[in-house]
Amino acid sequence: MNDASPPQTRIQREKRELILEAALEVFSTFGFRGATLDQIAQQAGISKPNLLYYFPSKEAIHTELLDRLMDSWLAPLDQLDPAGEPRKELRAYILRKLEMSRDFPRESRLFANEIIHGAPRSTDALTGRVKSLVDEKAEILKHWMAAGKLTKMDPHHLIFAIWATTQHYADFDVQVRAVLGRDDEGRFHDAADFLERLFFSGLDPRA
Amino acid sequence: MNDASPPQTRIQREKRELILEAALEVFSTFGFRGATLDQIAQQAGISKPNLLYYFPSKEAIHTELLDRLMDSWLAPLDQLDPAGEPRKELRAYILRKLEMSRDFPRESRLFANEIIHGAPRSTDALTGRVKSLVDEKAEILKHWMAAGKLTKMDPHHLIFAIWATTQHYADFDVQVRAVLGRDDEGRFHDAADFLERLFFSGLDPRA
DNA sequence: TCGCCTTTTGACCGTCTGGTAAGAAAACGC
DNA sequence: GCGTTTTCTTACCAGACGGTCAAAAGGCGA
Repeated sequence: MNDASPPQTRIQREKRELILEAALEVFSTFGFRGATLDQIAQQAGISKPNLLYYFPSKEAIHTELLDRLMDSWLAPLDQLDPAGEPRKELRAYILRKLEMSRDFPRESRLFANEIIHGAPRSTDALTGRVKSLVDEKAEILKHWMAAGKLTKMDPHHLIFAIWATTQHYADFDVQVRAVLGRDDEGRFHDAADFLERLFFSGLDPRA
Repeated sequence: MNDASPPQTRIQREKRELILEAALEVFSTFGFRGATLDQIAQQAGISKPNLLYYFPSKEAIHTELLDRLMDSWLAPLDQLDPAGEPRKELRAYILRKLEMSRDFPRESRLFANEIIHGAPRSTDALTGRVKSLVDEKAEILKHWMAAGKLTKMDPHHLIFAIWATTQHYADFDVQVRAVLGRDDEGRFHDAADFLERLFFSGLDPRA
């Protein structure tokens, strides 16, 4: 009966969460076009019209999911502390991102799917929030490099490399598992070791 | 009238190529479910029934595309020469992969899309051709590391890191462009510089 | 128990989509 | 030029999909 801001009864809050959880599962597996409302409703254990009682459209569910996702997805980068010790900060950032790939692979895949298809529903966020935050943190990296705390390299591309290598373990999980052999349960641990070595030492042996 | 191996008249060969080219464009942009036969037919400049005269189904087009893709996609890794100079070989591999992301982004996205969605049409290839080749090349990397030519690190994860960082520039192109600022034409050049520095020196400054 | 508001459902609709049928139009061998 | 095969088109279909509607069911205060 009321409108925007906190429009929720207890049941509405619960059901919306239930639906978003189900939608995350289905969207991350089949993509936006590939997912159907029937699938999401079934996953949530409710009927399709009931689902549409809580969200006006398929698109609305997807959008809400992306909106919420964006915050938690940027959080690790946001935590990069300009006052901290450079190498320690970066190591922590890389590990946090890797942990997110391990613990929230569906979120990662949802996001990856959106970007691969040209970000039709989140271009604004990319040129806005994402770009601002990356620019801000790139500046910090630049200062650290100028101060001789890190090897000089393009800070934007460094952030891309951290995203790419860590999210790879969520987005391309089937491939990683296929190549490593089916039941490699230690892959995230190995990845953590590897990434630390790669990012901080590189391949050139002289130490 | 005849059957399998070289079943083609000149027109059939040409039209099939035309269709595959159109399908690559559409599939890589919208994904398998997101693409429609009408779209592909229109892109190819023919009618939908005519398209289905050359391919039995939507799935058949996609499968053929993936099959062809796989070879060229693995080619750079295949060229890694066990007899070559380790750092030179790896540098060449990284650059070749980056060039492929620059020159064939549609192919990269098609592949990424397939993997993200759980590789429903190419699991065999992953556990077969891909795994074999990666295992073989990982062995080479291991020897190089044992011989002190490269820093010791997990060779499988090293290959993943090369895939992730280079393909990122094709698969996440919109994001890269959004973050760097719209018309960054030098991004592939910068990426090449950056990746060389990252992979060979790492972030720890001591040289 | 009654009345009111919220929640849920079954039936339905228009559109889109992959795919088919049947015949017209080219292309080609002779 | 003619008959045959290949190529292409118009019309169509059955199922799936996003979404609507009216009414039933449930929750809850008085």
